[in-house]
Amino acid sequence: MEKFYTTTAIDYVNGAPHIGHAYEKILTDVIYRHFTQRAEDTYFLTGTDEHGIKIQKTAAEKDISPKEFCDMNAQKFKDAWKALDIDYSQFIRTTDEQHAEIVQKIFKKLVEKGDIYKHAYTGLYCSGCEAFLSEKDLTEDGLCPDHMKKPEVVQEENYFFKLTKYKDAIIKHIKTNPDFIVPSFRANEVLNQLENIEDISVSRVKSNVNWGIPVLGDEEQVIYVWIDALSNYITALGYDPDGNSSEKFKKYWPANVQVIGKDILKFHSIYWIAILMALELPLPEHILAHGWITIDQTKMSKSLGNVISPTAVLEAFNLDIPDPFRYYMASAAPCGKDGNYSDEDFKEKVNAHLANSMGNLLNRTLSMLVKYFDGEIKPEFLGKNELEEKALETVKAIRHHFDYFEVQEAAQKIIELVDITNKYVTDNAPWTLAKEGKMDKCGEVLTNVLQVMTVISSLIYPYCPNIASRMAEQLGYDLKTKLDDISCNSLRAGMLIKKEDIKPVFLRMDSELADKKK
RNA sequence: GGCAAGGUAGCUCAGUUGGUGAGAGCGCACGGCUCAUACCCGUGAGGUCGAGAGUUCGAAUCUCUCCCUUGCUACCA
Repeated sequence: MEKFYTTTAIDYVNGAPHIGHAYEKILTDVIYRHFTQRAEDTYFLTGTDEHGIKIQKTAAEKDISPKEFCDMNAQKFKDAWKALDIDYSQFIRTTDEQHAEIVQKIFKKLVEKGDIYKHAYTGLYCSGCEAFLSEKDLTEDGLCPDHMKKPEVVQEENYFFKLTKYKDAIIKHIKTNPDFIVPSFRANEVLNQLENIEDISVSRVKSNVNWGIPVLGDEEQVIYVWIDALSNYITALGYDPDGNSSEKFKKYWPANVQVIGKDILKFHSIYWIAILMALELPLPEHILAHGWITIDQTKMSKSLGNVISPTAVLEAFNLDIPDPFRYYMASAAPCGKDGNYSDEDFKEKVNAHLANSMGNLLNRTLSMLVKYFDGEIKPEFLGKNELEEKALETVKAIRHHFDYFEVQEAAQKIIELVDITNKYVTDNAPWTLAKEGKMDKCGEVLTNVLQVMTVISSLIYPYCPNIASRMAEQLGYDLKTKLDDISCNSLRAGMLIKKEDIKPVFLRMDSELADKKK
């Protein structure tokens, strides 16, 4: 694999980031980091969507400029991703100058091509939705169901994108590429939605919405979210509709996988694809639609007041690294389905997997190496490793899972390997071997385990980069090892570690600590 | 209303095309070990496999009906 390009949805900066935003970024980051172990060149794009009426209004209420408001909130997202060690390559904001320029060019090109046309119509406009509603969308009283207020009758002339022109091509693409939409059961939903599509409005009259990118050559109109936000995936790379795209764009586009929430699948698998077709650009390889994270089995919503900020979890548990939260989030849900967050489950899983099983395994083995051999791996300890087959099998299985973005399933495989290795230690009881004076055998068993620990550190890295790095450090292992080069003989004979350098890679979250948060 | 996915041990879920006594992880209980982060290893719990009926020598796995959950979509109003 030569290159890997992945994107997340860009978040609307009308509010602060919450655990749902975090879930998507973590999921994408885990996928991204896994593929850095496979691809030569990788690129990870995330960012924020900053235009539109809602932001215009909220900023006005706060009596600051929309840009100031966006700057403030975009920073909150950046801070959150930093706290979670989201290793993005670029953070695009739709208010970036370069983005705006390219969006204008894209719009212009589509107008010239005839795929965008001007059309006057009368409709029911809800300012809350920032959209025209059809009568069938309204409640019995003629109100907008989301905002419970009466939409205004508005006559407006807007630009429309010829979505219907690409309908058949999109259907064909989805049908001939069964793994285009992941998980596949969502493809049916999209095909269903495609049956009823109409051309979409891609501009707004400036008098209604002025916080947006102006249409070139038409002072009255501002570009609406579809072209503005969706095209971030290519403007970020330096796409140029006039044919002078950057080297970066040529190298990375099309995306290997675009990660989004299931709520915006329609926009990405229909609108976005149609725009790409109109621009005659190649399509992304996969669209991964993830599910929701519920809180204690309840849908997260502002009105319920159960919105959890991602960093709140780190603070509540007094965590110095985001790894456990990342691990938990990434393994919370099967590919594409909903997952649940609860404090109790979080603590339980993280303690069991990361501390008790994995962390302790490294700790107990290194301790014995020091106790019995002063931390030295002797040449006679190296040889055939009984655990090798299982370890390499696990690497293979994980690679396969990531091919299908089965992040949870891959994590399970790692823990399986950890469990098998723990059992191997118990079965061989190196402490007994030492007492019986079977030192070579004892050293061999410990070395076998440590070799597997290097493999495990590589495998856990996408989920827990900090823990992995602590493991690698104590093992003298190079975490940059590519997946293809992973083996069970990374460790050589010689001094490995001193007693004082053995440290738990992740401390158990005990009950006293959990109580502290109150 | 239509389409789709589900309802399996306390919790989260696996269970290929129907067939040895229904599984895993976590939690729990008991036992073992003592190298380790009070860890790890082993054993166990007896869950009418949503309800009912049917097909079959035999169904969690097929058919029908019903109940409930979730998603997409429509219509009436």
